[in-house]
Amino acid sequence: MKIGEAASAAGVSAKMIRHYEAIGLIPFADRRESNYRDYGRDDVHRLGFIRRARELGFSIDEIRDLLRLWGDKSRSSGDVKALAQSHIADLDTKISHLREMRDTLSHLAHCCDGNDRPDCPIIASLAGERVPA
Amino acid sequence: MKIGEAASAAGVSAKMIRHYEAIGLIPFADRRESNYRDYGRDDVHRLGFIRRARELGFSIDEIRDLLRLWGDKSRSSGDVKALAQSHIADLDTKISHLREMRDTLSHLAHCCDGNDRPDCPIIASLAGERVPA
DNA sequence: CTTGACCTTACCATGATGGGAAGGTTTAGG
DNA sequence: CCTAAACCTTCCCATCATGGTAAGGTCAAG
Repeated sequence: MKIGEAASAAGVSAKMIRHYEAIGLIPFADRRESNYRDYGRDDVHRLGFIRRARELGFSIDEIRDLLRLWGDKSRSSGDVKALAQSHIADLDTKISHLREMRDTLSHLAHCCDGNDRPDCPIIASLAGERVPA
Repeated sequence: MKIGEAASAAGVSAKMIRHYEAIGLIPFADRRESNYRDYGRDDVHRLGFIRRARELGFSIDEIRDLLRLWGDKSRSSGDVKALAQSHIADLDTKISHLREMRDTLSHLAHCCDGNDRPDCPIIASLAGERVPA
């Protein structure tokens, strides 16, 4: 299977497959005589694993660990769970940061008349003026 | 005021002040004979505005618009509000993506025993197996 | 045999930020 | 007055995951 086929089959771009190879996330692909990379079902499976992990927001380094655990038949599910929970904590941190931004801004927007006059609590707040809660 | 003082006063790094100048977010600073940048209260005020906008997650391009509106005495608060609401929508999109990741992963982690045995619904799900809801 | 679709490598860009090097300036203390 | 520390300058590189493009090689269908 050439890289384009493997890419569609796994749901990642050919570009990213080459990148994953370059950074050692997947082994060097076999090459045909033409120097084209050649992939099999296992490769596609691995790429699908990577794609799904990315979709859950895992970083490349975390995926490196997950791939190692996937291939380790004597793994402890506790190790996997710990990795997942650490990532969940990261996600929670990000979510609460974003929610804090959203709530602050939402409040300001709510206080803003949004008409054609210049007075605006959003601008005032950014300018450092205290805006009543 | 030298760049370091302006930086502490405004709560941004000296590095970023130079960067904001380089990308045209703030005007070229006055220079002393020594070639050191020289800042005044207005500059610090502008930098504080930028910092607060960054803290609310606005992009540099959005801040460019906000700065223009700030300086435009004939602005319409409606324009500011529209910008803010568009950004709120971006934040909501990001939050819901993250929350979807978090919920999926949280469910999988919940189904994982987390002991020293290898069986693990997290790995199974990443490997493409269907995991019961 | 040509054409178009595919592959190869190599380089550059993103956005906001930080790190560091190499060198010039200012300031405070001895 | 001299020196050392603290500050400033510019320039280049790194992040993270991804995409774009260019120049060139290969393959399949008409």
